[in-house]
Amino acid sequence: MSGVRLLLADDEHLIRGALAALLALEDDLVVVAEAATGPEALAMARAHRPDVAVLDLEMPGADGVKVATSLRAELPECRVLIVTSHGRPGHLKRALEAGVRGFVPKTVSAQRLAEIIRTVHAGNRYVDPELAADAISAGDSPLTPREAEVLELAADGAPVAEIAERAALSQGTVRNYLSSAVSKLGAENRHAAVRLARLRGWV
Amino acid sequence: MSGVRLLLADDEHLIRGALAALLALEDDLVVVAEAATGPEALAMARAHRPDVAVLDLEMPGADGVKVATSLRAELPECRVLIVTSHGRPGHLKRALEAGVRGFVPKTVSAQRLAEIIRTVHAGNRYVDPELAADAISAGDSPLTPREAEVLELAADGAPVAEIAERAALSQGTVRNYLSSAVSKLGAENRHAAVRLARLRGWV
DNA sequence: ACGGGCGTCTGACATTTGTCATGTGCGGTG
DNA sequence: CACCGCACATGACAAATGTCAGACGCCCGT
Repeated sequence: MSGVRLLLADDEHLIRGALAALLALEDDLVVVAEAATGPEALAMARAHRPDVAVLDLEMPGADGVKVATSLRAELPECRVLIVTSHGRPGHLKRALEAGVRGFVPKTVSAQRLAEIIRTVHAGNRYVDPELAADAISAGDSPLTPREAEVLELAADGAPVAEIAERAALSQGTVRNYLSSAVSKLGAENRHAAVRLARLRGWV
Repeated sequence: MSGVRLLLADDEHLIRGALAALLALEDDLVVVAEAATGPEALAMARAHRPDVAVLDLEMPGADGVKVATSLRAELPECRVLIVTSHGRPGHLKRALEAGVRGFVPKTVSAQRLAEIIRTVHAGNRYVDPELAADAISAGDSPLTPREAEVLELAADGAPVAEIAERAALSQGTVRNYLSSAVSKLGAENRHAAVRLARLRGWV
């Protein structure tokens, strides 16, 4: 056999290149494509049909989870492994729901990553234990869909009037959602709530 | 001669390791130390006295610029090169003020980085042209020291009362600074102002 | 040395937000 | 069917925030 065929997607050349070089050292792994953005990753995957896609979570265009979702639909054979710098609990959950087979922080070593790639390729799942623990202890988002939506619109500091308009809701309703989101998150005000929700990957 | 002695500091094992491997391929470069945090980088530098320190801008403990400042004082011989994912204009300015000799985004290739390391080692400076252009077009911060200070305290969504206490100012004064910062930045409110200032590296 | 500009600071007032009580309708579950 | 939780909405009051006019001191240039 000719080895596991890999797609590497990360917006940072330096890292992608370095990673490609390191993984190429393992003689059962071969990098067949690289991409710097979400859409590019998708295009590359279609063109090269890799066995495993190693995706950065934060990329311009479409984040790793979105790419994974599309990939799941188009190339069900292709296993997806997500690599990330900032391990937000909510992201892990979303990723698993999108059919991602592996989720690891960038703090692992290259050897370890190679092993994990093999694990994932063999059809098993791998989730970093620490991230998993965080995700479990953080639990699910307590926010209702609407609360999350409104909170997201509030993320850039927009006034209530604007949020109301963009969400097609009355201002009173917006304040209500904001208020309940704030109390559910135990925040001081909506801006702190946005920060918290971001931190936990709930928005 | 035995090559340029390097210190590599980045909190992401994967990247640091990969980078070390790639740079080691260049036969005039040798990685003599690695670190995952700011303080660790400092300790490593003291112990190994590298010729060039390649520092990630965002690290736990102390950021690249702080480390560079300390390094400047303790090991003036050691050139500092900063590598970053998110190129905020203000950071570049702060870095140069701290005596940093090079500033590049992680989007460069490893070959390019190796060249830049040589450039810096030879005593020259190197700043990524795009980041430099951004920095120039963004210009200096229009904020007075107090405005910046107060804005920073407002960053996590704290109420005015708390900011006032932490800054030892009256609430009215705090509102004033916030207000003038907001208008200088052309923002809708202080939270949007915080976002903008962050974006431009002014806080 | 003097006046102007700027950074600093304050309290009062207008506006925006947050909170609360309350009500309607809808959809799923026991 | 009855119930419960959620989405959606209103109005009123309390609290936080934004805005304004003004005061003081410092430094810089004339």
